[in-house]
Amino acid sequence: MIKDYFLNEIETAIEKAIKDGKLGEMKEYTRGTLSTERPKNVDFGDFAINVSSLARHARIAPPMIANTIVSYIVPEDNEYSVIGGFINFKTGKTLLKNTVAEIFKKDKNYGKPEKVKTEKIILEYVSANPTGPFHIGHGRWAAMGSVLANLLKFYGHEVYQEFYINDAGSQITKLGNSLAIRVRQQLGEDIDFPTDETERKNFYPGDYLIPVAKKYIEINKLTSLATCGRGNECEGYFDAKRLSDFAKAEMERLQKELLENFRVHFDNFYSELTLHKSGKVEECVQKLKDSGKIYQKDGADWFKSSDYGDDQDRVIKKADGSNTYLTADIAYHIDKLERGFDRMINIWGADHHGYVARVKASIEALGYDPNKLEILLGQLVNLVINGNEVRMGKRKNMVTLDDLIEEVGVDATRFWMAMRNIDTTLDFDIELAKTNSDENPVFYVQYAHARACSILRNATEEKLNTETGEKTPAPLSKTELDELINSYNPETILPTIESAKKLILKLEEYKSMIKMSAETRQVYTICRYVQELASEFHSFYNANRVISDDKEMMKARLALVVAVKKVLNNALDILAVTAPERM
RNA sequence: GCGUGUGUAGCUCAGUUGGAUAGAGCGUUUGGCUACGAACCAAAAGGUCGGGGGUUCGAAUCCCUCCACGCGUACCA
Repeated sequence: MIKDYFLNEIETAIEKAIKDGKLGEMKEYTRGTLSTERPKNVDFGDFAINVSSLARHARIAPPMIANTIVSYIVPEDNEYSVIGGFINFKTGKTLLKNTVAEIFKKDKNYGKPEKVKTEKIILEYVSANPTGPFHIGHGRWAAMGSVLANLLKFYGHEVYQEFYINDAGSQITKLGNSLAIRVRQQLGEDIDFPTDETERKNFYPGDYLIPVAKKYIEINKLTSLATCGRGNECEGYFDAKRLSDFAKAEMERLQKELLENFRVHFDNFYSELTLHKSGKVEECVQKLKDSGKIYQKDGADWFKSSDYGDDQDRVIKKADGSNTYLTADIAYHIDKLERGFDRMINIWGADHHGYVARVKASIEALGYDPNKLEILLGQLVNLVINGNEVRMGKRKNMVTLDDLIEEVGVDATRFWMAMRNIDTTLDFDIELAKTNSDENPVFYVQYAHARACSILRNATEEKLNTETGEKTPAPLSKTELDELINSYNPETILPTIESAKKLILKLEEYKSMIKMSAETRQVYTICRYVQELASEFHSFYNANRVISDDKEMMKARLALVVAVKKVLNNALDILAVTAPERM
């Protein structure tokens, strides 16, 4: 990376200067103490390093230090200048030229780090209950998770994507009971969910179970309740487990279908139920008991999570003998570790914040390293309709992810869900996401890609004058364009290198953006970057005509267009947003 | 109350780990197509970085303290 090159030049110079005793009382320099930054004012340079912090050790004024350091540097065709304690750097043609060449050479792998400590990562996200359709909040985790998976894979890690199905516990009973009511309704019985609020909480009164009920009736060939005479097999169709199993399977099917449609691909759906059946949950409880971390109180078993930094101890087996949600979750995380993953990354909604400490505590209590678990807490999503916030989380007014995608499309939904810092509450404005105007960043970016494609098409197409019927030959033959791309010569870009400097630097920034994004797990930086790159490209396009009579200039600019297209493609691939050829 | 996140331009948000005159997009105003897609570009106006203290050469950034809002604070999942 150019900034690393610059930093290395400076650090080498400092070491030489110290050796010569030119930096006053400074006797040694440890690499990494200085870092590059972006100058506030673009006129200063492309990158800058502030050496003021060395003044304390050297006991020399910062400008003097800066000048001394610069005097030890061979600038090649780059430019170094000193203002106060800042050393500014202007990138020369060689580095710019090499950047474009690198894009052509590495192509799909442009931006992938050379050497990186790769890990075997299990990324868990969405993990919704199979009790209903996804709401828009799930959409945020789905989008962010899948982008993060793509990014980490690109970065070099081995990533295994998993969805934990909460298919055990009381909510499944609730689901079965709710389906029973819907089925009876469909069969003509005058029955409805309780109106009393506390009783109603034992049901899922949403409409989404109606089609499920219809399907249940159809498959089982039920005609009416009346035909279920006493003693015949009809009762069997209202068996609680039979109903809940059916509803659960149906919900899972719909969820999986939606995820695929939303370009989210899990390697595995891990059922909580199988975890119980395998005996792994009991095994974990036993291990905790053996290590003396369990005690009894009020008829329940408590885990001493407070020994490991949790606020208080947690119940692990209720007084009625059943397990809590946490119990299975402990076993699940231990199972992940036993499957040999170096790192577990979970994306959880901020409403699960209280769970972090207790799960980490359990991992530590069982003798594993809690630092292997990295939990990304995402703030929730607010839906904005006509400028008014519609709070999510409440069952009423629930907008499903399905509805949202149908309304605004997969591309826009993915982009909007991924474009904000995970720490901020996301306002999803449906009207804005739907527009095809400048207000919508997705279209802005896609337009840049379509524009690049369009230029490349025009370069090799003959032009027809509609009035005279006259044909002008194509500015460039297809073979020439193929040759330009496939056996790219680094010198090609030179004619336009001055006018394209900002754009090339932005292309170069892709590498540091990827690094930063992968290391901080913040995927929104990719969305920002892609907008910035599109902006630089549009700007370049308006200022410089690509197709012209000056063939060398045209080739230079076409090469740049190809480079932009490649990088946009790579970035959009990670976002799993389409890069259209035409719009 | 405690824990946690947020507070930056009219709106939505960045701010690369403490540095130069505070940065974008939208919105507003002005200008740019008989030329590669104007779904675009160029420019202007717009700020007490929630308030108040502190740390130091230097703070939107670190510490303290208030204020406002979201989320959590179950033997629910």
